[in-house]
Amino acid sequence: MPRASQRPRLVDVAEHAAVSLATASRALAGREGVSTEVADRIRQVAHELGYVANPYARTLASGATSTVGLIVHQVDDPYFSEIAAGVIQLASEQGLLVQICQSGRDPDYELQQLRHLIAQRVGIVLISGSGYDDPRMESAARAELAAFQNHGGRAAAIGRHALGVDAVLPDNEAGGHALAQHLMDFGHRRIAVAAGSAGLTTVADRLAGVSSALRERGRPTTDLAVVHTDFTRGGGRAAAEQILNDHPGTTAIIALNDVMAMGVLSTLRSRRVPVPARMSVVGFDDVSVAADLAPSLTTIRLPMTEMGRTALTLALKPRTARPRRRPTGHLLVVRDSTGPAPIT
Amino acid sequence: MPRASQRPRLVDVAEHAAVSLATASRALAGREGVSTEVADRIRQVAHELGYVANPYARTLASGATSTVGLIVHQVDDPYFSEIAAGVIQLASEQGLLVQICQSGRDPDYELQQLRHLIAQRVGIVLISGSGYDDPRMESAARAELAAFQNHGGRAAAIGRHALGVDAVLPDNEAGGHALAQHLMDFGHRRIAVAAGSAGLTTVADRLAGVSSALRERGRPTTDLAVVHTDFTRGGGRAAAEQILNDHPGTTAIIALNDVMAMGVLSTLRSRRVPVPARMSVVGFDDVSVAADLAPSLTTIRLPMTEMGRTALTLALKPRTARPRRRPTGHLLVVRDSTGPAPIT
DNA sequence: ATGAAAGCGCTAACAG
DNA sequence: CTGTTAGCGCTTTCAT
Repeated sequence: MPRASQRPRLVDVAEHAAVSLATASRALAGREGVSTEVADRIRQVAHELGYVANPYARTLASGATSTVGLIVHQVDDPYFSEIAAGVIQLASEQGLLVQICQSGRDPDYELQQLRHLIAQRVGIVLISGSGYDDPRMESAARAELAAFQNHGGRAAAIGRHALGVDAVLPDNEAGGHALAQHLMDFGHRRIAVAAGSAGLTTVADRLAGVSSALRERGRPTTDLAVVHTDFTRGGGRAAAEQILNDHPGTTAIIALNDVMAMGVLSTLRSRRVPVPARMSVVGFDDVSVAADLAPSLTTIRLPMTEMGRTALTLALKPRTARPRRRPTGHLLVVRDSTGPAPIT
Repeated sequence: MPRASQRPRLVDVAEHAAVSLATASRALAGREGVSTEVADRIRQVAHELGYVANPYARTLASGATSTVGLIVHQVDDPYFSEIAAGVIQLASEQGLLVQICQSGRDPDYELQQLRHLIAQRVGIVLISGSGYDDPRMESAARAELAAFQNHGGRAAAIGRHALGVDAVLPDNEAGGHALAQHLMDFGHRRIAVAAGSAGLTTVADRLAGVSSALRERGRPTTDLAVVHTDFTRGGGRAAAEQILNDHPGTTAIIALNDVMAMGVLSTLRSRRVPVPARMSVVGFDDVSVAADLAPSLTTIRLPMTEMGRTALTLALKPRTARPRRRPTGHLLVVRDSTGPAPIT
């Protein structure tokens, strides 16, 4: 096999500049202890030679990595692809490389990916996507991350609070609350929730917001039908079927994310239930296609791309005694999928 | 600073197994020259110790990398996120890590990303997204990739044929042809094309297919209005505006990708042009939301996820004398956005 | 079949 | 301010 690289090495730069390895290294790293003239000359030579440091050698020698590992559930889910876009943008601005992994929404596999990333000696780990109610599911990841950070690594989470690392936290509860209020303002009384898998913290939090809004207005819990299915388009379809069959009085469906809302709309369309005339529908996240669905989707906007950037920003800062938390804020975006409750 | 890793090293495994470094290395790499018993014992010990090789040391010593660099235009464009999903899936199955970069549809920046990736010593480079008509834009990338491969790297492209590397090639021309035929079968005569930036090979190829279909049926080129805007949703919106204003007789719009089609539908909706009663619309790619738009979109299905897998598969095989080409095939998916031409 | 030893290219003490 | 040198952890001849 041919040598993987015939590229100039630091020695080459040093020789051409007639200095030692150490000096060359210092100059290029921008560390002090080199006279400005010499440093400039070295940089000049390096540039002429097209020298780029070998990151493997550098990492091996210094122990410091410049790559960030990102774990998402599915890159082709728009929620995650927008987050990833933000992470990659900022990473690129900082000269960092991003290694991306998919957990496929499987906590065990996610743990495996996390271990793999750490074993690969990434310097930063970013983990996104809902956490799990069951503390056992999280504790292994938590331990892994703690050990990682104790060895000098940095980590941040997006959308999960139980990992013991810095976190960007979407306004799940407040968003759920706002959605329920919006629907009640339109006079809806029989509201159903197309919820993702029970056991996901994101689902629990958003649902809690919905419930509290109902409670505030003195609505009986029986007004709220909650159907748990997958946190995906298919799950949305299934939930809608079940709602139409089991809760025929329903006039509004809250899907706990936009992807589920797309499934809900799909079912309603094939069942010829007019939206919003006969049934209002809301989603959560405001993925970019939400505005292009028909009817366009009323939803809670989360700044996904920015969330990705924020997470990396947190991880780039030194660790603090107790993990930082950055709430995202949220915005109710009213579009065409919601309207007054039909008169019965 | 604490040592970046307190992880077991190969020496530790070797000591515990009472063998030399060399033997341990061979056994774990599955190379021959180690008796089965000894090899098994070593693997056993490694497992117990939770040993994972340090990829930096490994790469430095061997020159062979196990990471693949992937360049996409935008991860949050569904076309690319589906491709990325395929690449990441297969990479993960193969124990490879994926470093992902966004070029932002800028050829210069793309070149820069490519160089960065190569400088980072990735073993494989995958580059996706349309190429450029202007051969000067491509030649630099082409040279870079050639040098990379001559030094033992491997590369593959998705959707571009002029890079001198193995390529997965979508059926752009045939797809364009099929779309035009489909519309003509519905009796449409005045067809407009919402095309992406002139200068993109993907645009040129798809357009060529459309034109050839018209020519085959003896239609004058004047029946075809081509509007070049960005290859994005916004571009689709703009193109639709322009078509409605400048070519009022149009009864069908061919958007050269689904994202543009979404923009077109959006404009038609706000202009209250009924689809397909007054205007038929088709897209290209069949991104997963295409079926959820309203009306659901008639389009050409491309197997994006599989294309990602195929590209990596090609790159994992040894290089051949002349670059391989893998056409993708295509499928016309007829949905609700197309119908008979309105009677005038 | 196994071991000893020489690097891979770079950083980081330690000297001067 | 600059140079020398000892590794980082692994692979890979070359011996045995």
